Amino acid sequence: MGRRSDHSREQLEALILEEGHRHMAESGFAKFSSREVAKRIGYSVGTLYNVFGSYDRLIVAINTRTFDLWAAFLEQRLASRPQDRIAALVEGYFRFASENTNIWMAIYDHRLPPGVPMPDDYARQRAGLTEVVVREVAAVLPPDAKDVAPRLARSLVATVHGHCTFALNGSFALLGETAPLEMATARVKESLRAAGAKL
Amino acid sequence: MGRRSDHSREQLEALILEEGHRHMAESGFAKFSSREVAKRIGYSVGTLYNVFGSYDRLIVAINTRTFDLWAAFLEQRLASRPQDRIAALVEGYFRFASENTNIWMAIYDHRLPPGVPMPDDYARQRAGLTEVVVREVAAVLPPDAKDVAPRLARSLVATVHGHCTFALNGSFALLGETAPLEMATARVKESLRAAGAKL
DNA sequence: AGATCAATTGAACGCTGTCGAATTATTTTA
DNA sequence: TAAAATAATTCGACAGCGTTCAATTGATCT
Repeated sequence: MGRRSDHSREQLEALILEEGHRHMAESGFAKFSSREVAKRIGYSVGTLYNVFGSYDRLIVAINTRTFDLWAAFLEQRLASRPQDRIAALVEGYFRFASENTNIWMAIYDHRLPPGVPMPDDYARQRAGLTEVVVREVAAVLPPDAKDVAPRLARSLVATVHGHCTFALNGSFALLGETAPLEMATARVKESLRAAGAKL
Repeated sequence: MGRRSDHSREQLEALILEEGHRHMAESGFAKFSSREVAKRIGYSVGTLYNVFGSYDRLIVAINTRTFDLWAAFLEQRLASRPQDRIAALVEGYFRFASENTNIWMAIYDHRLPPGVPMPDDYARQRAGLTEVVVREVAAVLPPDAKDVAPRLARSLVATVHGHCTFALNGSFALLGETAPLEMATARVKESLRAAGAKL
């Protein structure tokens, strides 16, 4: 069993987060358990509560970590100089989701109790993902339309998100759709062209 | 406690479904409990298992019922002769979701274990919702493009779904977006115009 | 009326999140 | 250095969950 001097509070927090993230990746949101995380790191459940305060806050921390990985994943794919950066973004969204189904779905499986707001640090961290998209959308819009980039980007993320969700949860398969990625990319490009982008 | 002669098997199934649906509407997926449903109808948990076989199948039944209500809701709104039927569909999607948040979200909160397919009756029933959209999309496309209606309709449902999800789970609010419905409608109309529809 | 049969229950199992009292280890004080 | 104060950690309890199955109950048939 873990003893006080084994880890500092920061180490403990990092340890829980890392093992929690791993457990979420392996088991998914429905089977995730804080007791199991505690068991794996050799501490008792109570210690997780000391560090994170509640189950909800632990999940929020784990899911925010996923946002970080996701944004880094997109940036890395963009850095490899794809010929079509917009298509690369849509593909990156899909690929991250399908290669990390459990942790990706956990983001949307979890809901804070009504009235409890997302802690500010976490909110800011999560916004990083959208900022990448805003930047790329702005880059492709004509100069006189750049001010619509933030709203349009958010909307296009929602568009891709809907397609990705249906692809991964089986809705598309049930309806006979076999090429969700192509569909999502087509919708995004239509909207960008409608806003004046040349693609 | 319920006794054998109180209800036939069909009545029992209907009773569980009705009370289960009500409980889901009141409590949401995370707090839903088959034991609670049993308590409310005055039977023991075992009886629910006799009738539905498993927790998963009960949830699938409840969620399929929601699809029925949802499709009926859309048809009813279309029947009131809106001047813009496409906008009415998008609005109907949003309105049903926000007026029935818990049962709507439960559809996407629940996942069958990997490898377990959706029973065929349920799959067919659920497809009814998409058929409404396919019909309306086809009606607005030019004759030579009608064959793309099924795929385009599925894709547009995904688009609207993404916007609706972000609206209800707070993602849009976090990013400063205040008019998700308008955004969704704009995206749908852009795609329909790109396919040759006159709107 | 007695035997058969199926529906229903009730208790058990192992799991969960949550909480607070008891315990342990560290730090401070005398 | 020994004792007291403080903080971290554990432990046990609680109420709830899904699931299973032997025992019981009510209805049906002979």
